[in-house]
Amino acid sequence: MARKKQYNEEEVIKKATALFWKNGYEATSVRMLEKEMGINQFSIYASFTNKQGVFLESIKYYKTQIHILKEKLRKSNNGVLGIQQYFYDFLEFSKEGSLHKGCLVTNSVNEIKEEDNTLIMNELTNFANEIRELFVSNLKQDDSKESSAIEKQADYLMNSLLGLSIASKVFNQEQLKNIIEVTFLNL
Amino acid sequence: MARKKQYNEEEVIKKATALFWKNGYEATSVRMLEKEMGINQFSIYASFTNKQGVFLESIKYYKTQIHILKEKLRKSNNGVLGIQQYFYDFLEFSKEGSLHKGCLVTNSVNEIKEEDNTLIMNELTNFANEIRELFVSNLKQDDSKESSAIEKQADYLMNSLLGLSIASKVFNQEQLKNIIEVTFLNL
DNA sequence: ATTATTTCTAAGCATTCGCTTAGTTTTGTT
DNA sequence: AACAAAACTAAGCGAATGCTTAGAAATAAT
Repeated sequence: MARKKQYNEEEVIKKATALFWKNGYEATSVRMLEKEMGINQFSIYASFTNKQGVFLESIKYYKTQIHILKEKLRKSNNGVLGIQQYFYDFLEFSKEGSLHKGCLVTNSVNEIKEEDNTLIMNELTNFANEIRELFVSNLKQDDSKESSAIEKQADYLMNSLLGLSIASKVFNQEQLKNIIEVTFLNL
Repeated sequence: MARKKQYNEEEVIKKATALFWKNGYEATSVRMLEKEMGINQFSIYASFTNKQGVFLESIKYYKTQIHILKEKLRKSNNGVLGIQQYFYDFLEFSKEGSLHKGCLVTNSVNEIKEEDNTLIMNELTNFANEIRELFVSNLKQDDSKESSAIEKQADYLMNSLLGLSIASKVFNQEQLKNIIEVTFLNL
């Protein structure tokens, strides 16, 4: 009854995600999105309402990508070691050539101010909590750990992971490896 | 021979710093600076050349503020404990009411892309290295540590500190305390 | 083939961006 | 008092921002 879309929404979001990941939210203009996604501004607004809509879909897509790493962690049954592997997997995941882009979500937390974008901020805190819960359940695999210690260690690990998101942009591969090594020494 | 400036440059930079710290570089417009600094755009450009100039002066001012914390660390003679105190001091320093603003420098590293602002990026990496060196010299106060371990631990501590800069925006006071506690358990 | 519906292109909207400039006011020197 | 130099005010510059709209092109049902 009508014309067909000449683009696949998931495909263009995939391209938008790469752009947001590399440049951040504010620094990515709708004109840049238009160019990278290969579709007109009209189509962008028709499919995703506005720039924030594109970003939220990008976060969704980013989540599906990191879901693979999370599933690997969930299925791992070797406690702390599984978490350590997740750290390495994340570094590999966030690398594009020799460039580390950090974590799209962490980058965004740093950029977006809660008061002026509660919607996005909620998406982001949920994302972080999901990973934290995976850490908790893996830490519980060690029966000798008390539950109060587990909560502390989960926060500690999240802090290290947040740090890595920035550190990966500044430190070299050897240093990053050392950081992860030392991080897991006392768990 | 000419009219006097009706403002003190350090005072207006102090106000600019607060604005950059709260909003980030890009999200702080010259109009906002004008309002917060209490001087006209003409005066801003006359005194600091451009927006980047205001930011670089803000970084300078920020450094003088954090210099106090650094001097305390430098004078401390209790190795790892002194570094741990620096972590707490930083958290207190970055707090405004109940709001954590993170580290101005860390926030900026996350926002500014190296390729399009090498000048700022150099300022930032220097800043980070200075703190790292303080960590190294404090770690050396423990004679039992090997120098290779010290370098690794310095990177590890910088990673935790970078993490705290973000984590402080998301986690509560109790969690932050726990994070620092666990971070220093195995040093 | 006609028609209705959706997607496309491309121009343009108001607003904000960093920055400049014309012109006035203040100041110290002569 | 006359002048020169710097600092002020306020308007405005071109470019970029997010977003909208008018109209042409394509598609499916009738």
